[in-house]
Amino acid sequence: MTLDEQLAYLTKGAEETIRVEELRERLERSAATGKPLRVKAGFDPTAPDLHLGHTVVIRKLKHFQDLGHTVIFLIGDFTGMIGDPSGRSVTRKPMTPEEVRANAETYKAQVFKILDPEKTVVDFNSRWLAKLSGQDWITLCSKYTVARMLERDEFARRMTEQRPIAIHELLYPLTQGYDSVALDADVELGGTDQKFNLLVGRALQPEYGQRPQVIMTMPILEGLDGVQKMSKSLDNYVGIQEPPTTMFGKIMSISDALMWRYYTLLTDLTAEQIATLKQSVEAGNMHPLQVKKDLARRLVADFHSASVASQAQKDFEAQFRDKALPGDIPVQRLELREPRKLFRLLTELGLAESNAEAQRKIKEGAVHLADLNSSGELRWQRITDPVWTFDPREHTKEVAFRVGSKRLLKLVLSSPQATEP
RNA sequence: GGACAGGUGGCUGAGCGGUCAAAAGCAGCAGACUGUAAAUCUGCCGGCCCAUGUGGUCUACGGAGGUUCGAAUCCUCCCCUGUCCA
Repeated sequence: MTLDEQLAYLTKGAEETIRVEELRERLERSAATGKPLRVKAGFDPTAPDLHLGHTVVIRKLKHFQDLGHTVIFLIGDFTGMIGDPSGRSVTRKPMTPEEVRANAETYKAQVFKILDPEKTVVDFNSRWLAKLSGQDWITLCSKYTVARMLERDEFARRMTEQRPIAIHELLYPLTQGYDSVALDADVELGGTDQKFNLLVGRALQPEYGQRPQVIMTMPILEGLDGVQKMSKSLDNYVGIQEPPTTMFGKIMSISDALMWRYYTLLTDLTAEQIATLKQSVEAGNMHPLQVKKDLARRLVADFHSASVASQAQKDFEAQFRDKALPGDIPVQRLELREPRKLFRLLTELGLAESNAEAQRKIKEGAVHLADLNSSGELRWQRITDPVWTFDPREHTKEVAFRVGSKRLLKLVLSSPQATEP
């Protein structure tokens, strides 16, 4: 690849690169000296459950890796104790070394679905931060000013909204910045929400006699709702370790508009290819449903395999087009001889949060039940009587319950006297 | 250390002695319509019980007490947050 091609490849999809000229310069020098660039990205140690949102940055790391540079996957086990100031979190409890190690392993298992394990350095920032003396901390603090610190959006907002800012929160950006010093980073990647922290690293490095790192921010991926950022706590995420059918289904539930965003940030299609696709949908030559299925299949294939992805698509189509049961729905066993009020059963099975909710859902016509006979034929029956009683003797041994379109469960009834061989 | 303002359901935010399980908006869930999309319309949105009703009961408006027949609303103390002054 020529230098220009490399630059285009690396900056593709990025929100901002500060500064592109510096990146070019470093790439040039790296090529000349044969010394790979050190590209760093930090991750919170408390969230080892990666979702598609995280993969935006990780994919970008991969791009650097593809060009032969050194990727440092930094686990912020020390900064994790502070917690990136979000206005919500308080100081977090320090994690034990065992927890950190366990989380790191989980991270690796997930990250290496994208990154090349051979070419990735995994590091922990406690390695140097835990060793700083009081003197070192004071020196570090002297390198940055309060006024500049308060420029950060989150802090500025909290000032005007008269909400508290604890002093240790100011340490977070400094500490993250110091990581770049400790690692002598050439480039640091992060989400756009990390821009401030990345800039601090850039400002700190010259104070310690290093060249300021190039920073690249990646867009924050919207969650399934298409509005808020993808996050586990908002439950609008697709975990990269989720079962293929779940993954497929979740991706299918996104809006058409969001689908293009996912194409851009989560697939390797070029901008031109995506534009072409979009045009043919708009022209009516392609059905958006099909395009969305392609997206879902691609993403499932990334984290599982192509064949698994095709199966996931078949399951999806079976469930929604042919109204059959998908292959991997949760199954529960229950010993039940006596008739039971349906709403109690639903709560017991976890299909409703409370009896009151279960009854509400029944009244709303959201609750369906189907006997599973050997022929595999499904006949959903809608229950609308909130006091309807489920009598196991009137049903097959396996019964499927459905609440709304998402909550689905297969119940295997076991009668104690008729135990199977 | 002092003066002042404020803490209400997942969030924003009304209520300021009973009619308050608490307005309104957002989010969420469900139904209809669809392509499990979007948009739109409708219903729901604390628990438990009885069974279906303008039903009973318990818990809830930072915490603990108190006044009152009755408190989210009044009083006392405490905790938390902010502003200004030192």
